[in-house]
Amino acid sequence: MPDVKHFDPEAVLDSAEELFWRRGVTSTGVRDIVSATGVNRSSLYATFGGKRELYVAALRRYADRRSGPVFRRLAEDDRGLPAIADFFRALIRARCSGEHARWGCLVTNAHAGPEQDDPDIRSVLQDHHDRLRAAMCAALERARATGGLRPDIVPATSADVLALLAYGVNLRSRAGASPEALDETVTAVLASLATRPEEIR
Amino acid sequence: MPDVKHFDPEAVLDSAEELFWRRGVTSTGVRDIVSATGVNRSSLYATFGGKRELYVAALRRYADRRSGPVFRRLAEDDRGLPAIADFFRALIRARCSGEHARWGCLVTNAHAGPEQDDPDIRSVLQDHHDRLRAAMCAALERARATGGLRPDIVPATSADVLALLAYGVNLRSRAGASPEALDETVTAVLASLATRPEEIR
DNA sequence: GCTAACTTGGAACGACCATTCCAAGATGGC
DNA sequence: GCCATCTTGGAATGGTCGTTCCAAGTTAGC
Repeated sequence: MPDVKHFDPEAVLDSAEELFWRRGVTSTGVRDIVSATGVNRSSLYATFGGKRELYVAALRRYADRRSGPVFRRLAEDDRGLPAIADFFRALIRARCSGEHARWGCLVTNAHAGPEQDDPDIRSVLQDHHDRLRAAMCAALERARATGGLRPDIVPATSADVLALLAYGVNLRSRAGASPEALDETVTAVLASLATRPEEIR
Repeated sequence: MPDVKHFDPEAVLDSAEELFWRRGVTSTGVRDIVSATGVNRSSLYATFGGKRELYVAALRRYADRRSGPVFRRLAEDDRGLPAIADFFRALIRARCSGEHARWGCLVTNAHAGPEQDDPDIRSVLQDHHDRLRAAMCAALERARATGGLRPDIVPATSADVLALLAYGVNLRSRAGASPEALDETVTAVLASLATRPEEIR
C-alpha cells in the first residue's frame, strides 16, 4: 500500500476559498496557497491538478457551503417577506462588517472577472443564480399564500428583481457602501411587494 | 524646441479602455496595448506613467465619455419614468448584443476586482455611483411632478434601488443573461413605482 | 546647419507566474 | 524487513509581467 496524504484537502480548499475570495483569482498565486497552508507545491498539484481546478473547487465549495445553507433556509422559511428581509439584513451585515467585510461575494466577483469565460465556472455561476432565484421565489410564494403579497406581484419575476438586488448589494459593499443605506434600499423594494409595507421589519 | 509626439494619446486611451473593458485589468498587459496601438513601450511610459495610470485614465474616460452622456440625458429627460425605461432598454441592449455584448460595464467590473483598493480608482467608482443615483433621482422627481409616481415612493431611495438594479444588469449580462428576462425584471421594478403601471412602456 | 530638448526603438532587468520533474521519504501489506 | 506505491521537498523550467535604460532619431528655433 502506498503512502497516505500528510494533509487535509478540505482544509486546503478552505484556505484557497478564503484567499480567492479576499484577494481575487488573479492576485492569488499558488505560492500564496502554499504558504497559507504549509502544503507543498507538488502535493497541491498532485491532489487538485492546478490553479484552475483549485479555484473551481473553491468556488463550488463557496456555493455549496456558504450560499447553499442560506438559500435553503430562505426557501424553507414559512414567513414569506420577513424571511426575505432577514436574508438581506444578514447579507448586508456580512458584507459590510465582521471578518469578511468588503470582500463581496466570491460568486458575484467571479461574474466581473475574466474567469467567467471558463465553462465550468460559468455553470457554477448559473447554478448559483438559479438557486438564489428559486429560494426567493419560494419565499415569495409563501408570502402570497398568507396574503402578504400585493395582488399584481408575480413571484417569479420579483424573485429575479431580488436576485439582481442581492448582486448589487454584494458589489457596492465592496466599494464601501454604508449598511444603513443598503438596508434602506432593500426595505424600499420589499415595501413595494408587501400588502402591508409596515409589517416587513 | 523638442521633438513632438508621433501619436495621439487620446487614441491610445481609446484602445486601452477597450482592452481593459473587454479583457479586464489583470488580463491586459502593457504589451497588449503596445501591439494594439503600435505605440512603443517607452512612449507609453513617458506619456502616461505606467499601467496603473493608464488604467485610471481609461476608467475616467469611460465614466466621462460613456456613462456621462447617458446619465445626463436621463437627468434632463422630461418624461420621468419612460426616460428610465428607455435608459434600461438601451442598457440591456448594449450589454447583451452588438459590439460590446457580454463585456459588462468597466466601472461595475472594477467594483469586483482587486483594482478597487486603489484610492484613485475608488473615487472614480464613488463618483460614477453618485452621478447615476443623481440622474435616476432627477428622473424620478420629474415623474413625481407629473403625477406619475405612486405617493409612497421616495425618489432618493428608489434612485438607489434603480442604481443597484443597473449594477445587477451589468453583472448578469456578462454571464449571458437573456435580454428578454432582464427587460421583464426591470419592467417589474418600474411598474412598482408607477401610478399607472400600464403606461411605462 | 547647428543644437538643445524631447521622442522613439529595442534590448535588458528583475520579479513573479504556473507548472514540471526527480530524487528522497513515508507508508502499509506481505 | 522488504517492496511497490504514493507523497513530499525543492530545485528548475519557460514564460510573462511591469518597468528601466540608453543610444539613435526627430523636431523646432537660432
